[in-house]
Amino acid sequence: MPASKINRFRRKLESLVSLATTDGDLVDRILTQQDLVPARADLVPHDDREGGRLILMEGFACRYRNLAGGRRQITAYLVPGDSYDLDVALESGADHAVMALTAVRSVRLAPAEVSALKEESPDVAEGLRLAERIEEATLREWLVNIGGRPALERIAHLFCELDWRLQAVGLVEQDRFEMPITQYDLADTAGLSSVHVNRTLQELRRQGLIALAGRSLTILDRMALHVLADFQPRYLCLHASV
Amino acid sequence: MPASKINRFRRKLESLVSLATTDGDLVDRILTQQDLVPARADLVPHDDREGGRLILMEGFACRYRNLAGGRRQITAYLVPGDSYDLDVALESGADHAVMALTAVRSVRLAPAEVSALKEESPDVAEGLRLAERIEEATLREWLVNIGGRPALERIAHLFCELDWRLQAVGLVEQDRFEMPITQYDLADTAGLSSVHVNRTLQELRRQGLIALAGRSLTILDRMALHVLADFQPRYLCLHASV
DNA sequence: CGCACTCTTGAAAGTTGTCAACTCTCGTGG
DNA sequence: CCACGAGAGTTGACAACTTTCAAGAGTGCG
Repeated sequence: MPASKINRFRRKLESLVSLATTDGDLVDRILTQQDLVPARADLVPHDDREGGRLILMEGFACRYRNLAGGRRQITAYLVPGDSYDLDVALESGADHAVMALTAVRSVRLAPAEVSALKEESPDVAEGLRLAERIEEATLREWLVNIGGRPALERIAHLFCELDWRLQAVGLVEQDRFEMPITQYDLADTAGLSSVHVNRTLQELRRQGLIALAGRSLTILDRMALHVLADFQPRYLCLHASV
Repeated sequence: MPASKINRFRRKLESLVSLATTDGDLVDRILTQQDLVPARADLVPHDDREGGRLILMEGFACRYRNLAGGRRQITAYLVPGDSYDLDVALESGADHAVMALTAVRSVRLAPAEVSALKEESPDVAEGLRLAERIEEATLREWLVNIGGRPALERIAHLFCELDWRLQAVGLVEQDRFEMPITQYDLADTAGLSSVHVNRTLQELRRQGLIALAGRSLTILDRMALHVLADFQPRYLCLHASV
């Protein structure tokens, strides 16, 4: 199986719950109809009325919101294996949109498909519940990050989190991973200007913590980066209590 | 019935779903055993192992997190009628604590009581689900607020939200409500210094938008305040879709 | 090759934080 | 009844952080 065909969604579920082979196959089967979406396109537009319900197989995307004055705030990243809105039985209010940050391969599911999947496999359902909880904890963590830390720590924390999440789905090799997020997007994520993001990245490089060239990020000193960012990954590794 | 005895929790549920009288009585009955907690005390400590599961009847509280360097970030306010952690069937990870911002009257529930309540009344269960969704939307809104708006708009938005939420539980009279949150706490909420919060409040007063004296906040020009803050309360008024 | 997008840089301005002191209010104890 | 002390609000001067504006350099793709 070519690397690009690895089912990151299955992989993510397996990092949260243990799946029987049959459950895994079930998950594989549901993901046959994949869409290709170019970078910068909306996967779920602001005026979406029917709910998103998608799974990201390849590429990066983000949940964001436009503000008065032309600014934009990114409120979450979606990396391969992540899902969006899979559990919500509610008119979404549609105050947020989802945009592809890179070219993306994704699966859009009908409500019936989601409920069928959850009914056929309680373990998958549990995994989705956990994923949703982690998503919420991550949101809280971002609030703490943006509200409480200066630029250097803030960006460092973002990288720590990305590193951790990408490891969970097998996208980190030798402390190196693809980081195709532009500095403009990082700025809209961290609540900083792109110019300041640029200077902050330079400082992280100068301190020997990371190497960032093209779209490839290398963590040179993970320990030091964690300390700088005060990174405590507990929120990313919740597990079922029962 | 004295004003202080109004059941704000019931009132909040009724703003989300329509409750039969029997459901309402059921809610009333569960809230007999109320605790009094003084200001500044932890309602749910960081090291809490058994989950919070509480309902706030009177007073203000906040969910917060301590950061390296002595800073503190508040991630949510609890006002009368709000609940905490009622729906979570998961070890909470306990990376957050809940503190009373004022003297507080609250109810702590056992897991069994919560599930019994939800089983006996599907409408109450639905209300709790909605409340949880609103909580999450509010969290996202705070991220947007802190990440994307300058101090003046940020504080203004906070007040718009408080105004709206307190109206929902009948705690606003003639554009005036009790606002017992100190400037230090506002600072930890907005990611600003207390000195800057002070100056920002003065600017809001100077512009004739609010009057703030003692613990009483008056909205002098709600329209203008909403415009300044770019306040769109959609996120606070989700309703059941089905 | 040339365009579009991204990254980088410098200088100046604006916003926000820090420090330190002073005032005000209110509840407690003398 | 008044003095006291703790917590909260206010102020000024200064420093630090971050943004804005503007321009140039690098990169990849049609």
